[in-house]
Amino acid sequence: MKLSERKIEIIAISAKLFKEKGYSAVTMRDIAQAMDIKAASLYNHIKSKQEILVLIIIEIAEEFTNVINEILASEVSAIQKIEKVIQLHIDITLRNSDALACLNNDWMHLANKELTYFIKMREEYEESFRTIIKQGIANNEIKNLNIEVIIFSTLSTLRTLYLWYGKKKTIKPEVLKANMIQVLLNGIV
Amino acid sequence: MKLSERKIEIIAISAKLFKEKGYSAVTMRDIAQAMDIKAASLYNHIKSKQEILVLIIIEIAEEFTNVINEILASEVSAIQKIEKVIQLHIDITLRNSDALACLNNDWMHLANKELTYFIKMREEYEESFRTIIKQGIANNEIKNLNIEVIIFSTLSTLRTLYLWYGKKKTIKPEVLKANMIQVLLNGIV
DNA sequence: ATAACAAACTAACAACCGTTAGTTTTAATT
DNA sequence: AATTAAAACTAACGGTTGTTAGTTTGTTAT
Repeated sequence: MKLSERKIEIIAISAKLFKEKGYSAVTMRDIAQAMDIKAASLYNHIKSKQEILVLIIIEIAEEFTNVINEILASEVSAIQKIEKVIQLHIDITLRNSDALACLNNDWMHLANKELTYFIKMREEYEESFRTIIKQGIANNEIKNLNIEVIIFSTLSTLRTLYLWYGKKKTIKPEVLKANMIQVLLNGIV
Repeated sequence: MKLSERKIEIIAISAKLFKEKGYSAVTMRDIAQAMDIKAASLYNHIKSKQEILVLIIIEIAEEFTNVINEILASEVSAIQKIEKVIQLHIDITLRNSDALACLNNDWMHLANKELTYFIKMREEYEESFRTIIKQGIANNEIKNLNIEVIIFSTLSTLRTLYLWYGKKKTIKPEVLKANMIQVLLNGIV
């Protein structure tokens, strides 16, 4: 499925608006106005409001799924795998923070099979991350703390990176990555 | 301002619904149905949908503000202050996770003076936390890493605790606290 | 020039939104 | 039993929602 130029524009602008006010609070007329056309004209390019949401979220969710599967399969230490996961989140945040915000905040407004599909991917992602942490604990790379607390703390930081990057764009990506690894892996004390 | 029994019920049920679908996607008829009455009857108790949102968010925001000011003024080490902040977030999450979710996701739907007031409190909160971290770095309690990365990583974990606590209620609060301190302060490696 | 097509438009729809007005029911007080 | 107040109800309002139908405009290929 290849998307037309105009359709990509609609998706990008919608993601930006969804990030600011949330899917439900943004109307088709809002999206149209941001594109300087009338709401009805949007339907020459997209099937429904719901389709916009699907196109924003599913692509990124699949990228997360694909990359973490590659990381899981790679033959490096658990810590190096975690570093790759950190890199993954930073990459996507820098490339498409609007869509990422949308994925985080509006996934529950997906419907039917896309909702099921998304939830499945998210659960698998967490399970993959859990596997990495378990490996790390097993070979004494990672402290034997409560595994759920480790997973939650790390993922919640990575997932909400978009909230913070946008205000503080001064920091360079490679500096961000180095500091994130330090803070998440070695702590601040 | 004292709230009637019924009004408190409305706020609690609304917070729960807002947590699930977001403020904009929840209608007055949804709230009414959850209370087993008609939508118009809600207006015997509350002034508007907006008032519900304000009552949910502002009280908790003020509690965060008050407690962190106490922590800031207390004469203990920076690390002990951070531990108190962790305790604060765990306490509120356990007591009122629905309202906390609402504060995190729907604050932008506040209006006028309450929106301004909320943003002011949130900025002050972050500034207070920044002060604690700076103190810690100054007396070598905390590593000299990028201060914004430290603040962001810690706060994003604490702020989204509600997302995670709800599924994993098996873990006891004191165990959670101990592990959070370990993970956030000393890292996982 | 003309045909063809993409992409904009106007106008309107049925459904739903928050909210108000006026009325009836319920429960407590005299 | 009569009074009163709280809290529910029915009915409806003006505005907004996502979406459709039918039409016009602009561009490209013949």
